[in-house]
Amino acid sequence: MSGDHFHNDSQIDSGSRHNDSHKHKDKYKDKEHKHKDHKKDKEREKSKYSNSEHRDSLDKKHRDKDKERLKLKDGSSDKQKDKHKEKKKEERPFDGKPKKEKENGFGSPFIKSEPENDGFYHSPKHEKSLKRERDDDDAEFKPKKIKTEESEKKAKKRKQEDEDIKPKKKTKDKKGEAATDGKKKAKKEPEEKWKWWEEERYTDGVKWKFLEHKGPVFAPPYEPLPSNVKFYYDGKHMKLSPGAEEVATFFAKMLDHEYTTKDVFRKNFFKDWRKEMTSEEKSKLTDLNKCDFAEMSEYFKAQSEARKAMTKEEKLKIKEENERILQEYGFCLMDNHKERIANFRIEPPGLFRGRGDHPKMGMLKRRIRPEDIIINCSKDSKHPKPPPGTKWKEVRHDNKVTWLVSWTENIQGSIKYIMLNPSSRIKGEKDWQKYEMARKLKKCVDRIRAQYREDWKSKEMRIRQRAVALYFIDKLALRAGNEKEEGETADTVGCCSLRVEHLTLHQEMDGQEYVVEFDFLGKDSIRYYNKVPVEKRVFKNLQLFMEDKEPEDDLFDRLNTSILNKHLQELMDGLTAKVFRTYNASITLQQQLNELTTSEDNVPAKILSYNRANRAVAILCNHQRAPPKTFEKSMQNLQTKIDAKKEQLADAKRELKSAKADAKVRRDEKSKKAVEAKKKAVQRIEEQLMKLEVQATDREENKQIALGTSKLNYLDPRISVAWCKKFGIPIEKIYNKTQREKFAWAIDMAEKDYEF
DNA sequence: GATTCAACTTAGCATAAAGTTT
DNA sequence: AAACTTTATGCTAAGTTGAATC
Repeated sequence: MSGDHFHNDSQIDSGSRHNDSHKHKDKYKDKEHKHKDHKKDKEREKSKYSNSEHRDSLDKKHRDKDKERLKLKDGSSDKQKDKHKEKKKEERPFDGKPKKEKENGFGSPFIKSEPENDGFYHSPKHEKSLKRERDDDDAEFKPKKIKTEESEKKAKKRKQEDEDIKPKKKTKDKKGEAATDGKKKAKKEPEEKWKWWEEERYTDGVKWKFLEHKGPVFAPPYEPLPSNVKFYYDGKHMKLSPGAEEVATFFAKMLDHEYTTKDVFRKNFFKDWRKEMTSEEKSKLTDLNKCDFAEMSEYFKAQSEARKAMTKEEKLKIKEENERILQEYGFCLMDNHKERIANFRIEPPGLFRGRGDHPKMGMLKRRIRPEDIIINCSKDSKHPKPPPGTKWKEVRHDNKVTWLVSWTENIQGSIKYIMLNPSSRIKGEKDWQKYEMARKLKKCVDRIRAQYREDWKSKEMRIRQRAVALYFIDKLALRAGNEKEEGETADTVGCCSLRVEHLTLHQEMDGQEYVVEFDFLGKDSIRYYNKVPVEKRVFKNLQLFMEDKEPEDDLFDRLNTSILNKHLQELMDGLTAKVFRTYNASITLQQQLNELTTSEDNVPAKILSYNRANRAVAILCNHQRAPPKTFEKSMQNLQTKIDAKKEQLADAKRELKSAKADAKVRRDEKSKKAVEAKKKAVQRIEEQLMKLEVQATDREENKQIALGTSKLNYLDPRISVAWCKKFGIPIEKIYNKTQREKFAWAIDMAEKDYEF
């Protein structure tokens, strides 16, 4: 039961626990309700294993499964093995230190494709921005030139293009040509992929020299309901004003969601809805419970049905229109390269739904207008124009930031941005740099660990707290844990904001000494539950920190993220709390891959090993997901398939047997051949069966673990690339198309011997 | 030092698209 | 080709971090 771990608390009279100095004094009252109705949590908690238990059981499972595993030899991957060419390429290290800029390096390759004749990319001046200075003082940072024939050719080409840059027109025409043949299809693939990772990076905070884009795509305007779709108040039909009607439709669309039944949601919604009402409506509509949105709700359901039932042609038309918008607004020109924008559409209005128990759920998320929008672009670019009759809030030219468009959102008052896709240079460089920072930590993590162990003994409380917190961050991959403003967000914590109530100390538990039981809601209100044996000294320190405190007091009362990060900065240049997560995730993947991969395995078995390694990381980082709604059924289906395959195998074996017997009697060529054929069939079926079984195992183990987040954000992609190369696994089995785009740099540069 | 702000990364879920089965 | 399942993508909330301001 989800509320279980709070039940002690809820029995205590909240009124008696007030303490003036407590930030959290009022939390108590609703504690027992916390997450009671959070379906996903319920599901998650149903599986009773703790993190640590899970880790163990995962290990064990692997061992067991390995024993059972069919011993089929690697027979399906040869093709791939032969494929990869032995490029010799050195990596260019990246320690995150900006280098001095020097005048006159060689410029970026002038490669881009251009949507023809829209006048978009015809900026007059950007050529001058071409030259990304390189620095020559630090040999380490030079893009190493690659000596294979292929790359040599490319380098030459690049140089040539460089020279071509001066006469603007020439280059441009080239581009136009390149794009022309791709007019109909979306497969404008003629241009070479730009290898930004072979170029110099900017220094001193400049993010770009030229930026041109078309601005955002606004949400479509509200379309009033047809008059036959009615709204009723207290049983009586009532025609709403357009403003009030729009907000009402937001609610109607969510009617099937459980949260429309929550008090907070309804209260917030109704309050904001009333703001949009005419004064007449305001005086009439005083009770949300008397509002009947059923017809609206039905109408929207019918609409979505109708959308599904559209003819192919209609669907195609929509698809084409979307493609057109993408081509027009989905790209920008940054420093002579056409780059994909991540989120060029402005968030449409609607009702805010935060994660977990969010105090602002149900509030109205305003429609964003051009007047709210700040545009960021080059002075000398063609500025995006606001829709007719409107103005931008501001147009600025700040090349120290990466965003193209921003606006302030009305729920929390935070700023939202339009930025580039992960495949872009600007995101990729940063990502690469992140992993280089984690590798740097690898080099000195022993020293840092020795240091914080030493600090556990410090006579200063703040130092001890800092050291224990750091230990948690390192060992358990906890997040830093900034403090949050109460009442503004859901009550979630990270390391520095842990409260006494989130830990239970067990002198002894299940035969282990000094066990700490963690139970708290982390980012996105995902529950972190883990029982961890810790060192005696840590345990004693925790007892000390918890002494004389109320459950709702901070565990680390002399610590916050700022103090912690300042300390980390002193230990290693560029070190922050989140680097530990990246480091521990990546190193775990590498270790697990080494441990779990067996060269003799076939491709599916190796991929299972990869997924298990990935899973170990996801568990470490507590990346959970709600079990898919159709999980049980899908497991069943798979089992049915497996059973059928087993049948088929038995049949095939029988046939083989009789063919053998037959061949023994007849002793002719024909029957011998028949035996061979049957053997092959058996083999094929065995392999298929094995593949299915592996799939089933993988799926089962993955029931409530999300692999995507770690794969995308924590695992140095070069580890995966190297692993693929080493074991002849096609990269497509590990990374899908988008992921390959994001990690193009790693795929290009990592060799099979790459070590994190 | 605390607080606020800005910029950017990380996160899970809903839904669209793609793939598979009937 | 419809129905169903699985995977990929889009969306946007929720974190972290460092700088600016109080």
